Amino acid sequence: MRCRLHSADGTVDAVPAIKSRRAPTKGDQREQALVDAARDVFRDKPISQVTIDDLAGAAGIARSGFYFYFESKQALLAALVDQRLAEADLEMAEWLASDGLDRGALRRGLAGGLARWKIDGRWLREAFITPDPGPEVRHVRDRLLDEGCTLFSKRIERDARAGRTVVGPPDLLAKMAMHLRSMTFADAYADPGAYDEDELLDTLTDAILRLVYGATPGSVQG
Amino acid sequence: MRCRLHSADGTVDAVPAIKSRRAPTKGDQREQALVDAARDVFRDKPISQVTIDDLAGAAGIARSGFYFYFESKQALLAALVDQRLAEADLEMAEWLASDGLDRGALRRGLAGGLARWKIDGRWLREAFITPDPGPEVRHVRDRLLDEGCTLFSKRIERDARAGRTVVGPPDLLAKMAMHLRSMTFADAYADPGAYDEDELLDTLTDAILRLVYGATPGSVQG
DNA sequence: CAGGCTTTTCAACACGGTGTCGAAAATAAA
DNA sequence: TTTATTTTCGACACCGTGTTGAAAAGCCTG
Repeated sequence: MRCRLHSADGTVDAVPAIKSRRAPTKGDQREQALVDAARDVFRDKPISQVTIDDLAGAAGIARSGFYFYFESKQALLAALVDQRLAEADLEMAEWLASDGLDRGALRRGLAGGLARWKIDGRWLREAFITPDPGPEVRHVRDRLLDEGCTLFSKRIERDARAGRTVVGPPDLLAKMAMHLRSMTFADAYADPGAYDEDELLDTLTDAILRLVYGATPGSVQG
Repeated sequence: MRCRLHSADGTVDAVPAIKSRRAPTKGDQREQALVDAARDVFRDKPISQVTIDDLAGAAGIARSGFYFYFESKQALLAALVDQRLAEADLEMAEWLASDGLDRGALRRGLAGGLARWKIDGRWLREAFITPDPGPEVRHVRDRLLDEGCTLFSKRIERDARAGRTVVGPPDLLAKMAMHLRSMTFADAYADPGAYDEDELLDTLTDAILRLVYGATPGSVQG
């Protein structure tokens, strides 16, 4: 019996990666194939229009076979998000670790995120923006968002201790900054032609700095 | 034949209010009853779980009768949004019309919005945050959002001409501010206990001012 | 208020996606 | 090879959607 990730009581069975130390069985491969196929399928059409059949078909199994691996479309999306977002943590790591405002590091981090969203925006926004994705997605989402906010929050506090002006409660500011980021990326995905990418990144970078620390050095940007 | 609002080619049949000057027929009443009932139903459970039967039932007609008035759940939601959001324009009107930063006016406007979201947050976020609501909702949403952004944008430009520092392209800043607002309200709805309302409003108000104009007067707020 | 017209109502239907079950097939272990 | 376990999938029951066509209710106008 498969279908892990969410056990009955809501807790998560840790890493959904290949269990401990064991030759990857046929099933493990299929499960991974399903996740990989899902990435493509979710890219191509609105999540609400994706059927179990699409997902199973893309991974080369029958529809009813799908349920052996995941409980629902949302559960699969949750697994996808979980897998693909370890890398995302790294994007922001540089800036989060840096000292002072370090506009360059922040901008680089955001640029990385934007690049990701330009490719996988469709399911990323389903996962991070949709108000009410299923319980599985909500669970993963909340975890990732909390992690992000906490890290961000800590950095803000650290800056405050170092004498920088910080204008507002760090946790609120962190959450607002995260929202600003995702919404901006989502917009950029939804209407790729509408924005000049560099201008967008500059504006977003400065907006976040201004949001958290007040005026930025060299306010008006070309 | 009813089912207006969206005519075939995508244009909207102007005001969905009672047509011109004519006694409200039985059908007009039902249509309104449906919209009113929808507000309650949409408040009570996730939109995705609301069935046509729920909506029809709440308005006292059979499920199949629903389709005489609206093409889908989303079409009804679009009508609801359209009706209920004339008032929302007024909320922000004071600040949009005012001169200078006028923190007070902005905060009052935001407070009005927050109050609205605390009641109707469930369907408001379905309408304004969900990445991919149906075409009908998207249509109304885009119209309202564009209106808002344009007004906001104009105010920023006006301020810039009046000599105020404005840091970034007005249209981008306006959109960011709008996003910040809805996401913050959405959070407040999702988890009412989590925030101190006054603190939230203060933080949001200052955040927006900082976002658009750089540092605010009296930065750190109690 | 009778007639003919339009508007409104709804039961019955066809369709498509979901999720379950259990028996067969494939795979791994002994 | 034999046995146990994992994996696959056809067949089924269920539920929500959207359509249709005919009956009922509403609304004129003479």
